[in-house]
Amino acid sequence: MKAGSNDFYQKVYEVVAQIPEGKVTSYGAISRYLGVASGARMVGYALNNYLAADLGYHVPAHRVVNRLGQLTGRAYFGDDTMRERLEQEGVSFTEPYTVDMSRHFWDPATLTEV
DNA sequence: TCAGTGACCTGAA
DNA sequence: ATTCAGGCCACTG
Repeated sequence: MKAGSNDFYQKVYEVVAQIPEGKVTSYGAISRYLGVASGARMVGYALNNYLAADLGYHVPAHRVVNRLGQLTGRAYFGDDTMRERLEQEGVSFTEPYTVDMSRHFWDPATLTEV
């Protein structure tokens, strides 16, 4: 494990942990909020690492979807685990594995406004 | 060390 | 409007 990048990972976990229930955000939004506009892929990588590392505190990684609202990480969560969790929080889907972004999209920048 | 891969995004044809 | 290609940074083999 490398130092430095770990901080980025931690930041990602922090932001994701701040996502309200029934809301979702995109990798690009998080990466831009962290200052790394082109690091969208790294966000997903961080979450993947989280699932493998299991930090200890709860990180709603299932609330993080791509810009299209597709549950791209469902395969890593376990097929329907991600979808069921979102449904449990009151998130609606336009498609079996696509979240209604126009209704449940949440931008990390909201943290500063709050 | 070099090369390939990835839970993505943006721009151009 | 849709489809294709490129780029981005970090990690693994």
